[in-house]
Amino acid sequence: MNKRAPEKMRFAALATDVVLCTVLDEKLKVLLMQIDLPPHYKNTWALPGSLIRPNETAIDTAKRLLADKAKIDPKHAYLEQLYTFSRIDRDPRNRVVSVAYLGLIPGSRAAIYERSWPKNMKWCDIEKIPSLAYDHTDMARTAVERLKSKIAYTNIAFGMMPEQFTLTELQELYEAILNKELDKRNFRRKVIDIGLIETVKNKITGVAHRPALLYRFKSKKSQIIDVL
Amino acid sequence: MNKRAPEKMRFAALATDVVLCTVLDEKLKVLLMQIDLPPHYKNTWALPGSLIRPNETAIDTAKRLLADKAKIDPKHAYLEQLYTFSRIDRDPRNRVVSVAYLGLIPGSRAAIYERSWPKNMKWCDIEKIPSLAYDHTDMARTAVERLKSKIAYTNIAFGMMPEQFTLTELQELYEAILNKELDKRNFRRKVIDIGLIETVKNKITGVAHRPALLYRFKSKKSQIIDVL
DNA sequence: CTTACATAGTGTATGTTATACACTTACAAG
DNA sequence: CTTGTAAGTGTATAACATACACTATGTAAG
Repeated sequence: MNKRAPEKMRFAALATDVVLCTVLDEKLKVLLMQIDLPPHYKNTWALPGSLIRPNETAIDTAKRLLADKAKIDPKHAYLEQLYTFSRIDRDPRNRVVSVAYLGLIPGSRAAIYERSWPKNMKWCDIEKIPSLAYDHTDMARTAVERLKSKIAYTNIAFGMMPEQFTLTELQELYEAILNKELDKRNFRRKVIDIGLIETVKNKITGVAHRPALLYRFKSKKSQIIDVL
Repeated sequence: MNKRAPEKMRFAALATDVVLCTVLDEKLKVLLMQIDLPPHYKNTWALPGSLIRPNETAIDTAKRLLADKAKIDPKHAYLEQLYTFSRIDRDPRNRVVSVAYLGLIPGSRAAIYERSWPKNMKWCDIEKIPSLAYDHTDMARTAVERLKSKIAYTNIAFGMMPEQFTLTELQELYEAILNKELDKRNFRRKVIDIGLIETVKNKITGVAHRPALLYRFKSKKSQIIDVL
Protein backbone atom coordinates (compact mmCIF):
# COMPACT_ATOMS: atom_id res chain seq x y z
CA MET A 1 0.00 0.00 0.00
CA ASN A 2 3.02 2.29 -0.19
CA LYS A 3 2.74 2.99 -3.91
CA ARG A 4 -0.15 4.95 -5.31
CA ALA A 5 -1.70 4.03 -8.59
CA PRO A 6 0.31 5.51 -11.44
CA GLU A 7 -1.50 5.87 -14.74
CA LYS A 8 0.38 3.00 -16.29
CA MET A 9 -0.85 0.64 -13.58
CA ARG A 10 -4.47 1.21 -14.53
CA PHE A 11 -4.53 -1.89 -16.59
CA ALA A 12 -7.81 -3.53 -15.66
CA ALA A 13 -11.21 -2.15 -16.55
CA LEU A 14 -13.90 -2.56 -13.94
CA ALA A 15 -17.35 -3.77 -14.81
CA THR A 16 -20.55 -4.92 -13.15
CA ASP A 17 -22.80 -7.71 -14.37
CA VAL A 18 -26.21 -8.49 -12.93
CA VAL A 19 -27.79 -11.89 -12.51
CA LEU A 20 -31.41 -10.83 -12.17
CA CYS A 21 -33.63 -13.70 -11.05
CA THR A 22 -37.35 -14.13 -10.83
CA VAL A 23 -39.88 -16.92 -10.51
CA LEU A 24 -42.27 -17.00 -13.43
CA ASP A 25 -44.64 -19.85 -14.34
CA GLU A 26 -43.30 -21.64 -11.27
CA LYS A 27 -39.79 -21.73 -12.73
CA LEU A 28 -36.68 -19.90 -11.57
CA LYS A 29 -35.53 -17.64 -14.41
CA VAL A 30 -32.65 -15.33 -15.19
CA LEU A 31 -32.58 -12.20 -17.30
CA LEU A 32 -30.47 -12.65 -20.43
CA MET A 33 -29.72 -10.35 -23.33
CA GLN A 34 -28.13 -11.01 -26.66
CA ILE A 35 -24.92 -9.20 -27.51
CA ASP A 36 -23.31 -8.87 -30.91
CA LEU A 37 -19.58 -8.22 -30.55
CA PRO A 38 -17.65 -9.99 -33.32
CA PRO A 39 -15.32 -11.67 -33.56
CA HIS A 40 -15.75 -13.32 -30.18
CA TYR A 41 -19.43 -12.96 -29.50
CA LYS A 42 -21.79 -12.91 -32.45
CA ASN A 43 -25.37 -12.84 -31.26
CA THR A 44 -24.43 -14.50 -28.02
CA TRP A 45 -26.55 -14.53 -24.89
CA ALA A 46 -25.05 -12.78 -21.88
CA LEU A 47 -25.95 -11.17 -18.59
CA PRO A 48 -26.55 -7.43 -18.65
CA GLY A 49 -23.26 -5.72 -17.86
CA SER A 50 -21.42 -2.45 -18.17
CA LEU A 51 -18.23 -0.77 -17.18
CA ILE A 52 -18.42 1.09 -13.89
CA ARG A 53 -18.39 4.82 -14.52
CA PRO A 54 -16.14 7.22 -12.64
CA ASN A 55 -18.97 8.61 -10.56
CA GLU A 56 -20.55 5.26 -9.79
CA THR A 57 -20.11 2.63 -7.13
CA ALA A 58 -20.59 -0.97 -8.21
CA ILE A 59 -24.19 -1.08 -7.04
CA ASP A 60 -24.92 2.18 -8.83
CA THR A 61 -23.85 0.48 -12.03
CA ALA A 62 -26.07 -2.50 -11.26
CA LYS A 63 -29.06 -0.22 -10.79
CA ARG A 64 -28.28 1.65 -13.97
CA LEU A 65 -28.11 -1.64 -15.85
CA LEU A 66 -31.59 -2.60 -14.69
CA ALA A 67 -32.95 0.79 -15.64
CA ASP A 68 -31.20 1.27 -18.96
CA LYS A 69 -31.05 -2.21 -20.39
CA ALA A 70 -34.23 -3.78 -19.08
CA LYS A 71 -36.28 -0.66 -18.30
CA ILE A 72 -36.71 -2.02 -14.78
CA ASP A 73 -37.16 0.45 -11.96
CA PRO A 74 -34.37 -0.47 -9.52
CA LYS A 75 -36.81 0.21 -6.68
CA HIS A 76 -38.69 -2.89 -7.77
CA ALA A 77 -35.66 -5.11 -7.40
CA TYR A 78 -33.49 -6.36 -4.56
CA LEU A 79 -29.74 -6.31 -5.27
CA GLU A 80 -26.85 -7.81 -3.37
CA GLN A 81 -23.22 -8.17 -4.27
CA LEU A 82 -22.53 -11.71 -5.42
CA TYR A 83 -18.84 -12.17 -6.19
CA THR A 84 -16.03 -10.44 -8.02
CA PHE A 85 -14.73 -12.33 -11.03
CA SER A 86 -11.15 -11.58 -11.92
CA ARG A 87 -9.91 -14.39 -14.13
CA ILE A 88 -7.31 -12.81 -16.38
CA ASP A 89 -8.76 -14.04 -19.66
CA ARG A 90 -12.41 -13.79 -18.73
CA ASP A 91 -12.84 -11.16 -21.43
CA PRO A 92 -11.01 -12.14 -24.64
CA ARG A 93 -10.14 -8.55 -25.53
CA ASN A 94 -9.19 -6.58 -22.47
CA ARG A 95 -8.50 -7.31 -18.89
CA VAL A 96 -11.85 -6.66 -17.23
CA VAL A 97 -12.65 -7.47 -13.63
CA SER A 98 -16.34 -7.73 -12.90
CA VAL A 99 -18.26 -7.22 -9.69
CA ALA A 100 -21.31 -9.42 -10.16
CA TYR A 101 -24.63 -8.69 -8.45
CA LEU A 102 -27.49 -10.99 -7.62
CA GLY A 103 -30.83 -9.32 -8.32
CA LEU A 104 -34.34 -10.45 -7.46
CA ILE A 105 -37.67 -9.20 -8.72
CA PRO A 106 -41.24 -10.42 -8.14
CA GLY A 107 -42.65 -12.58 -10.93
CA SER A 108 -45.68 -10.34 -11.27
CA ARG A 109 -43.45 -7.42 -12.24
CA ALA A 110 -41.13 -9.58 -14.29
CA ALA A 111 -44.03 -10.57 -16.51
CA ILE A 112 -45.03 -6.96 -17.09
CA TYR A 113 -41.53 -5.74 -17.89
CA GLU A 114 -41.03 -8.60 -20.30
CA ARG A 115 -43.76 -7.24 -22.58
CA SER A 116 -41.76 -4.08 -23.24
CA TRP A 117 -38.59 -5.89 -24.21
CA PRO A 118 -37.12 -6.34 -27.66
CA LYS A 119 -36.32 -9.80 -28.93
CA ASN A 120 -32.76 -9.74 -27.66
CA MET A 121 -33.86 -9.77 -24.03
CA LYS A 122 -35.70 -12.50 -22.16
CA TRP A 123 -36.33 -14.42 -18.97
CA CYS A 124 -34.57 -17.71 -19.38
CA ASP A 125 -35.43 -20.83 -17.39
CA ILE A 126 -32.32 -21.73 -15.40
CA GLU A 127 -32.62 -25.28 -16.65
CA LYS A 128 -32.29 -24.02 -20.19
CA ILE A 129 -29.52 -21.44 -20.04
CA PRO A 130 -27.45 -21.56 -23.24
CA SER A 131 -23.71 -21.15 -23.30
CA LEU A 132 -23.13 -17.54 -22.27
CA ALA A 133 -20.50 -14.95 -23.19
CA TYR A 134 -17.45 -14.28 -20.99
CA ASP A 135 -17.66 -16.18 -17.69
CA HIS A 136 -21.34 -15.40 -17.39
CA THR A 137 -22.24 -19.06 -17.10
CA ASP A 138 -20.15 -19.20 -13.93
CA MET A 139 -21.84 -16.06 -12.69
CA ALA A 140 -25.32 -17.43 -13.27
CA ARG A 141 -24.43 -20.71 -11.57
CA THR A 142 -22.92 -18.86 -8.61
CA ALA A 143 -26.03 -16.72 -8.29
CA VAL A 144 -28.40 -19.69 -8.32
CA GLU A 145 -26.28 -21.50 -5.74
CA ARG A 146 -26.31 -18.43 -3.52
CA LEU A 147 -30.05 -18.02 -3.90
CA LYS A 148 -30.78 -21.65 -3.10
CA SER A 149 -28.55 -21.56 -0.09
CA LYS A 150 -29.73 -18.22 1.30
CA ILE A 151 -33.41 -18.92 0.86
CA ALA A 152 -33.22 -21.48 3.67
CA TYR A 153 -31.82 -19.20 6.33
CA THR A 154 -32.65 -15.62 5.32
CA ASN A 155 -35.67 -13.69 4.13
CA ILE A 156 -34.06 -13.12 0.74
CA ALA A 157 -36.99 -14.70 -1.08
CA PHE A 158 -39.06 -11.79 0.01
CA GLY A 159 -37.47 -9.77 -2.78
CA MET A 160 -39.30 -11.94 -5.24
CA MET A 161 -42.78 -11.56 -3.80
CA PRO A 162 -45.27 -8.81 -4.60
CA GLU A 163 -46.59 -6.46 -1.91
CA GLN A 164 -49.42 -8.82 -1.05
CA PHE A 165 -49.49 -12.53 -1.62
CA THR A 166 -51.11 -15.74 -0.49
CA LEU A 167 -49.26 -18.37 1.47
CA THR A 168 -49.64 -20.76 -1.42
CA GLU A 169 -47.86 -18.28 -3.69
CA LEU A 170 -45.03 -17.94 -1.18
CA GLN A 171 -44.75 -21.71 -0.95
CA GLU A 172 -44.66 -22.02 -4.73
CA LEU A 173 -41.75 -19.57 -4.80
CA TYR A 174 -39.80 -21.71 -2.36
CA GLU A 175 -40.63 -24.84 -4.29
CA ALA A 176 -39.51 -23.29 -7.57
CA ILE A 177 -36.19 -22.14 -6.16
CA LEU A 178 -35.43 -25.28 -4.18
CA ASN A 179 -36.87 -27.44 -6.91
CA LYS A 180 -38.70 -29.70 -4.49
CA GLU A 181 -42.13 -29.98 -2.92
CA LEU A 182 -42.78 -28.80 0.60
CA ASP A 183 -45.44 -29.83 3.08
CA LYS A 184 -48.24 -27.28 3.13
CA ARG A 185 -49.03 -27.37 6.85
CA ASN A 186 -45.42 -27.36 7.99
CA PHE A 187 -44.52 -24.55 5.59
CA ARG A 188 -47.37 -22.38 6.79
CA ARG A 189 -46.65 -22.99 10.45
CA LYS A 190 -43.01 -22.13 9.89
CA VAL A 191 -43.40 -18.86 8.00
CA ILE A 192 -46.09 -17.65 10.39
CA ASP A 193 -44.12 -18.66 13.51
CA ILE A 194 -41.09 -16.75 12.24
CA GLY A 195 -43.19 -13.65 12.55
CA LEU A 196 -42.04 -11.88 9.42
CA ILE A 197 -45.38 -11.84 7.67
CA GLU A 198 -48.83 -10.73 8.72
CA THR A 199 -52.22 -11.01 7.13
CA VAL A 200 -53.75 -7.89 5.67
CA LYS A 201 -57.16 -9.46 6.41
CA ASN A 202 -58.30 -9.09 2.80
CA LYS A 203 -58.91 -12.10 0.67
CA ILE A 204 -57.92 -12.71 -2.88
CA THR A 205 -60.84 -12.26 -5.30
CA GLY A 206 -61.93 -13.68 -8.60
CA VAL A 207 -61.03 -17.29 -7.99
CA ALA A 208 -63.46 -20.16 -8.45
CA HIS A 209 -62.73 -21.71 -5.08
CA ARG A 210 -62.22 -20.76 -1.48
CA PRO A 211 -60.37 -17.41 -1.55
CA ALA A 212 -57.03 -17.26 0.23
CA LEU A 213 -56.09 -14.68 2.84
CA LEU A 214 -53.54 -12.13 1.69
CA TYR A 215 -50.31 -11.54 3.58
CA ARG A 216 -47.51 -9.01 3.50
CA PHE A 217 -44.03 -8.76 5.01
CA LYS A 218 -43.78 -6.79 8.22
CA SER A 219 -40.24 -5.67 7.32
CA LYS A 220 -38.33 -5.71 4.10
CA LYS A 221 -35.00 -5.47 5.82
CA SER A 222 -32.74 -8.38 5.07
CA GLN A 223 -32.55 -10.70 8.04
CA ILE A 224 -30.99 -13.93 9.11
CA ILE A 225 -33.77 -16.29 10.02
CA ASP A 226 -34.39 -19.99 9.68
CA VAL A 227 -37.10 -20.53 7.16
CA LEU A 228 -36.84 -24.19 6.33
CA MET B 1 -21.78 -4.49 -22.80
CA ASN B 2 -21.60 -3.15 -26.33
CA LYS B 3 -18.73 -0.75 -25.76
CA ARG B 4 -15.26 -2.05 -25.02
CA ALA B 5 -12.99 -0.36 -22.54
CA PRO B 6 -11.25 2.59 -24.17
CA GLU B 7 -8.14 3.89 -22.41
CA LYS B 8 -9.92 6.93 -21.08
CA MET B 9 -12.47 4.73 -19.30
CA ARG B 10 -9.81 3.05 -17.20
CA PHE B 11 -10.44 5.38 -14.37
CA ALA B 12 -10.42 3.09 -11.34
CA ALA B 13 -7.41 1.28 -10.01
CA LEU B 14 -8.05 -2.17 -8.64
CA ALA B 15 -6.63 -3.35 -5.37
CA THR B 16 -6.88 -6.20 -2.93
CA ASP B 17 -6.78 -5.94 0.84
CA VAL B 18 -6.58 -8.89 3.20
CA VAL B 19 -8.19 -9.23 6.60
CA LEU B 20 -6.06 -12.00 8.00
CA CYS B 21 -7.49 -13.41 11.23
CA THR B 22 -6.14 -15.75 13.85
CA VAL B 23 -6.88 -16.76 17.40
CA LEU B 24 -3.96 -16.09 19.70
CA ASP B 25 -4.01 -16.08 23.51
CA GLU B 26 -7.69 -17.01 23.23
CA LYS B 27 -8.46 -13.75 21.44
CA LEU B 28 -9.53 -13.18 17.87
CA LYS B 29 -6.90 -11.02 16.18
CA VAL B 30 -6.34 -9.31 12.86
CA LEU B 31 -3.10 -8.58 11.04
CA LEU B 32 -2.40 -4.86 10.85
CA MET B 33 0.47 -2.90 9.40
CA GLN B 34 1.43 0.70 9.73
CA ILE B 35 1.60 2.83 6.60
CA ASP B 36 3.19 6.21 6.19
CA LEU B 37 1.60 8.07 3.30
CA PRO B 38 1.34 11.78 4.04
CA PRO B 39 -0.64 13.87 3.88
CA HIS B 40 -3.61 11.59 4.53
CA TYR B 41 -2.06 8.71 6.40
CA LYS B 42 0.95 9.41 8.58
CA ASN B 43 1.92 6.29 10.50
CA THR B 44 -1.60 4.96 10.31
CA TRP B 45 -2.60 1.35 10.86
CA ALA B 46 -4.11 -0.40 7.88
CA LEU B 47 -4.78 -3.82 6.43
CA PRO B 48 -2.15 -5.19 4.06
CA GLY B 49 -3.14 -4.21 0.54
CA SER B 50 -1.80 -3.76 -2.95
CA LEU B 51 -2.87 -2.96 -6.44
CA ILE B 52 -3.71 -6.02 -8.50
CA ARG B 53 -1.00 -6.59 -11.09
CA PRO B 54 -1.76 -7.23 -14.76
CA ASN B 55 -0.89 -10.91 -14.52
CA GLU B 56 -2.73 -11.52 -11.26
CA THR B 57 -6.22 -12.46 -10.27
CA ALA B 58 -7.54 -10.97 -7.06
CA ILE B 59 -6.66 -14.02 -5.00
CA ASP B 60 -3.17 -14.07 -6.49
CA THR B 61 -2.70 -10.59 -5.10
CA ALA B 62 -4.00 -11.69 -1.71
CA LYS B 63 -1.47 -14.53 -1.63
CA ARG B 64 1.33 -12.23 -2.69
CA LEU B 65 0.40 -9.83 0.10
CA LEU B 66 0.72 -12.56 2.69
CA ALA B 67 4.04 -13.66 1.29
CA ASP B 68 5.63 -10.27 0.68
CA LYS B 69 4.31 -8.15 3.50
CA ALA B 70 4.01 -10.65 6.32
CA LYS B 71 6.41 -13.37 5.12
CA ILE B 72 3.54 -15.83 5.52
CA ASP B 73 3.49 -18.87 3.26
CA PRO B 74 0.04 -18.68 1.58
CA LYS B 75 -0.18 -22.46 1.89
CA HIS B 76 -0.49 -21.97 5.63
CA ALA B 77 -3.54 -19.76 5.27
CA TYR B 78 -7.11 -20.13 4.12
CA LEU B 79 -8.39 -17.30 1.90
CA GLU B 80 -11.88 -16.50 0.71
CA GLN B 81 -13.24 -13.49 -1.08
CA LEU B 82 -15.02 -11.22 1.36
CA TYR B 83 -16.56 -8.26 -0.42
CA THR B 84 -15.66 -5.65 -3.01
CA PHE B 85 -15.53 -2.11 -1.68
CA SER B 86 -16.19 0.55 -4.26
CA ARG B 87 -17.11 3.73 -2.42
CA ILE B 88 -15.94 6.54 -4.66
CA ASP B 89 -13.93 8.41 -2.01
CA ARG B 90 -12.66 5.38 -0.12
CA ASP B 91 -9.14 6.36 -1.10
CA PRO B 92 -8.58 10.11 -0.74
CA ARG B 93 -6.18 10.34 -3.70
CA ASN B 94 -7.36 8.13 -6.50
CA ARG B 95 -10.41 6.11 -7.29
CA VAL B 96 -9.46 2.64 -6.09
CA VAL B 97 -11.87 -0.27 -5.91
CA SER B 98 -10.76 -3.02 -3.58
CA VAL B 99 -11.57 -6.70 -3.57
CA ALA B 100 -11.19 -7.64 0.10
CA TYR B 101 -10.26 -11.14 1.23
CA LEU B 102 -10.86 -12.89 4.51
CA GLY B 103 -7.83 -14.90 5.55
CA LEU B 104 -7.41 -17.39 8.39
CA ILE B 105 -4.28 -18.87 9.88
CA PRO B 106 -3.70 -21.15 12.89
CA GLY B 107 -2.63 -19.38 16.05
CA SER B 108 0.41 -21.63 16.40
CA ARG B 109 1.77 -20.38 13.10
CA ALA B 110 0.63 -16.81 13.73
CA ALA B 111 2.79 -16.70 16.84
CA ILE B 112 5.86 -17.91 14.95
CA TYR B 113 5.47 -15.49 12.06
CA GLU B 114 4.98 -12.61 14.46
CA ARG B 115 8.54 -13.02 15.74
CA SER B 116 9.97 -12.17 12.32
CA TRP B 117 7.99 -9.00 11.91
CA PRO B 118 9.19 -5.43 12.18
CA LYS B 119 7.49 -3.04 14.57
CA ASN B 120 5.06 -1.78 11.94
CA MET B 121 3.25 -5.11 11.75
CA LYS B 122 1.25 -6.86 14.46
CA TRP B 123 -1.64 -9.06 15.46
CA CYS B 124 -4.26 -6.75 16.86
CA ASP B 125 -7.03 -7.89 19.20
CA ILE B 126 -10.31 -7.17 17.42
CA GLU B 127 -11.58 -5.44 20.54
CA LYS B 128 -8.70 -2.98 20.29
CA ILE B 129 -8.52 -2.10 16.61
CA PRO B 130 -7.56 1.55 16.20
CA SER B 131 -9.02 3.81 13.54
CA LEU B 132 -7.71 2.40 10.27
CA ALA B 133 -6.78 3.97 6.94
CA TYR B 134 -9.18 4.07 3.98
CA ASP B 135 -12.33 2.03 4.68
CA HIS B 136 -10.31 -0.67 6.36
CA THR B 137 -12.32 -0.42 9.53
CA ASP B 138 -15.40 -1.41 7.53
CA MET B 139 -13.45 -4.25 5.97
CA ALA B 140 -12.30 -5.60 9.30
CA ARG B 141 -15.81 -5.37 10.72
CA THR B 142 -17.25 -7.13 7.68
CA ALA B 143 -14.66 -9.89 7.99
CA VAL B 144 -15.36 -10.50 11.66
CA GLU B 145 -19.11 -10.58 11.02
CA ARG B 146 -18.60 -13.08 8.23
CA LEU B 147 -16.35 -15.23 10.36
CA LYS B 148 -18.75 -15.24 13.30
CA SER B 149 -21.64 -16.11 11.08
CA LYS B 150 -19.91 -18.80 9.02
CA ILE B 151 -18.32 -20.55 11.97
CA ALA B 152 -21.75 -21.78 13.04
CA TYR B 153 -22.70 -23.50 9.81
CA THR B 154 -19.46 -24.28 7.93
CA ASN B 155 -16.11 -25.83 8.71
CA ILE B 156 -14.36 -22.49 8.12
CA ALA B 157 -12.81 -22.53 11.60
CA PHE B 158 -10.71 -25.42 10.46
CA GLY B 159 -8.49 -22.95 8.67
CA MET B 160 -7.40 -21.67 12.04
CA MET B 161 -6.43 -24.99 13.60
CA PRO B 162 -3.06 -26.71 13.34
CA GLU B 163 -2.71 -30.16 11.77
CA GLN B 164 -3.38 -31.88 15.07
CA PHE B 165 -5.26 -30.47 17.99
CA THR B 166 -7.19 -31.40 21.10
CA LEU B 167 -10.93 -30.97 21.40
CA THR B 168 -10.38 -28.39 24.10
CA GLU B 169 -8.25 -26.32 21.72
CA LEU B 170 -10.97 -26.53 19.08
CA GLN B 171 -13.56 -25.46 21.61
CA GLU B 172 -11.41 -22.53 22.72
CA LEU B 173 -11.23 -21.39 19.10
CA TYR B 174 -15.01 -21.37 18.85
CA GLU B 175 -15.33 -19.59 22.15
CA ALA B 176 -12.82 -16.93 21.11
CA ILE B 177 -14.58 -16.23 17.84
CA LEU B 178 -18.12 -16.33 19.17
CA ASN B 179 -17.05 -14.59 22.35
CA LYS B 180 -19.08 -16.87 24.57
CA GLU B 181 -18.64 -20.06 26.54
CA LEU B 182 -19.84 -23.38 25.18
CA ASP B 183 -20.79 -26.55 27.02
CA LYS B 184 -17.93 -29.03 26.88
CA ARG B 185 -19.98 -32.21 26.53
CA ASN B 186 -22.38 -30.82 23.96
CA PHE B 187 -19.57 -29.30 21.93
CA ARG B 188 -17.64 -32.57 21.83
CA ARG B 189 -20.67 -34.62 20.92
CA LYS B 190 -21.51 -32.20 18.13
CA VAL B 191 -18.14 -31.96 16.43
CA ILE B 192 -17.62 -35.72 16.63
CA ASP B 193 -21.14 -36.51 15.36
CA ILE B 194 -20.59 -34.24 12.36
CA GLY B 195 -17.88 -36.65 11.32
CA LEU B 196 -15.35 -34.10 10.10
CA ILE B 197 -12.65 -34.93 12.61
CA GLU B 198 -11.00 -38.15 13.70
CA THR B 199 -8.56 -39.00 16.43
CA VAL B 200 -4.99 -39.74 15.45
CA LYS B 201 -4.83 -41.96 18.57
CA ASN B 202 -1.78 -40.12 19.92
CA LYS B 203 -1.98 -38.05 23.03
CA ILE B 204 -0.58 -34.65 23.70
CA THR B 205 2.59 -34.76 25.79
CA GLY B 206 4.35 -32.55 28.29
CA VAL B 207 1.30 -31.51 30.28
CA ALA B 208 1.04 -31.87 34.02
CA HIS B 209 -2.38 -33.48 33.92
CA ARG B 210 -4.34 -36.08 32.02
CA PRO B 211 -3.15 -35.81 28.41
CA ALA B 212 -5.78 -35.12 25.76
CA LEU B 213 -6.30 -37.20 22.64
CA LEU B 214 -5.20 -35.50 19.44
CA TYR B 215 -7.57 -35.07 16.50
CA ARG B 216 -7.25 -34.00 12.87
CA PHE B 217 -9.69 -33.01 10.13
CA LYS B 218 -10.62 -35.75 7.74
CA SER B 219 -11.01 -33.23 4.89
CA LYS B 220 -9.90 -29.65 4.52
CA LYS B 221 -12.43 -28.92 1.80
CA SER B 222 -14.82 -26.15 2.73
CA GLN B 223 -18.20 -27.59 3.55
CA ILE B 224 -21.61 -26.48 4.68
CA ILE B 225 -22.33 -28.24 7.93
CA ASP B 226 -24.09 -27.32 11.14
CA VAL B 227 -21.54 -26.97 13.89
CA LEU B 228 -23.44 -25.21 16.63
C1' DC C 1 5.40 -43.93 46.63
C1' DT C 2 1.74 -41.25 48.00
C1' DT C 3 -0.76 -37.24 47.49
C1' DA C 4 -2.18 -33.05 45.34
C1' DC C 5 -3.28 -30.82 41.25
C1' DA C 6 -5.09 -29.94 36.68
C1' DT C 7 -7.45 -30.92 32.73
C1' DA C 8 -9.67 -34.91 29.99
C1' DG C 9 -13.46 -37.34 29.26
C1' DT C 10 -18.22 -39.09 29.76
C1' DG C 11 -24.31 -39.83 30.05
C1' DT C 12 -28.94 -38.71 30.93
C1' DA C 13 -33.24 -36.36 31.49
C1' DT C 14 -36.00 -32.62 29.63
C1' DG C 15 -37.51 -29.34 26.44
C1' DT C 16 -37.83 -27.83 21.73
C1' DT C 17 -38.23 -28.33 16.97
C1' DA C 18 -38.97 -31.05 12.61
C1' DT C 19 -41.59 -34.25 10.18
C1' DA C 20 -45.30 -36.97 8.34
C1' DC C 21 -49.84 -37.18 7.34
C1' DA C 22 -55.86 -36.34 5.69
C1' DC C 23 -59.93 -34.10 6.20
C1' DT C 24 -63.15 -29.98 6.37
C1' DT C 25 -64.20 -25.18 4.61
C1' DA C 26 -65.40 -21.46 1.49
C1' DC C 27 -66.29 -19.65 -2.64
C1' DA C 28 -67.69 -19.61 -7.88
C1' DA C 29 -69.80 -21.61 -11.72
C1' DG C 30 -73.12 -24.10 -13.93
C1' DC D 1 -78.21 -26.97 -5.06
C1' DT D 2 -74.49 -29.64 -6.71
C1' DT D 3 -69.84 -29.83 -8.24
C1' DG D 4 -65.17 -28.42 -8.56
C1' DT D 5 -61.08 -26.35 -6.71
C1' DA D 6 -57.86 -24.65 -3.71
C1' DA D 7 -57.69 -22.90 1.37
C1' DG D 8 -57.04 -23.93 5.78
C1' DT D 9 -56.20 -26.70 9.96
C1' DG D 10 -54.02 -30.45 14.31
C1' DT D 11 -51.67 -34.22 16.23
C1' DA D 12 -48.50 -37.90 17.16
C1' DT D 13 -43.71 -39.21 16.67
C1' DA D 14 -38.95 -38.68 15.94
C1' DA D 15 -34.86 -35.98 15.95
C1' DC D 16 -32.21 -32.67 18.00
C1' DA D 17 -30.68 -29.10 21.53
C1' DT D 18 -29.82 -28.03 26.13
C1' DA D 19 -28.56 -28.23 30.92
C1' DC D 20 -25.97 -30.27 34.17
C1' DA D 21 -21.58 -32.99 37.69
C1' DC D 22 -18.70 -36.48 38.43
C1' DT D 23 -14.77 -39.88 37.43
C1' DA D 24 -10.28 -40.79 34.97
C1' DT D 25 -5.46 -40.03 33.90
C1' DG D 26 -1.51 -38.02 33.70
C1' DT D 27 2.60 -34.87 36.06
C1' DA D 28 4.92 -32.95 39.89
C1' DA D 29 6.12 -32.26 44.54
C1' DG D 30 7.14 -33.87 48.97
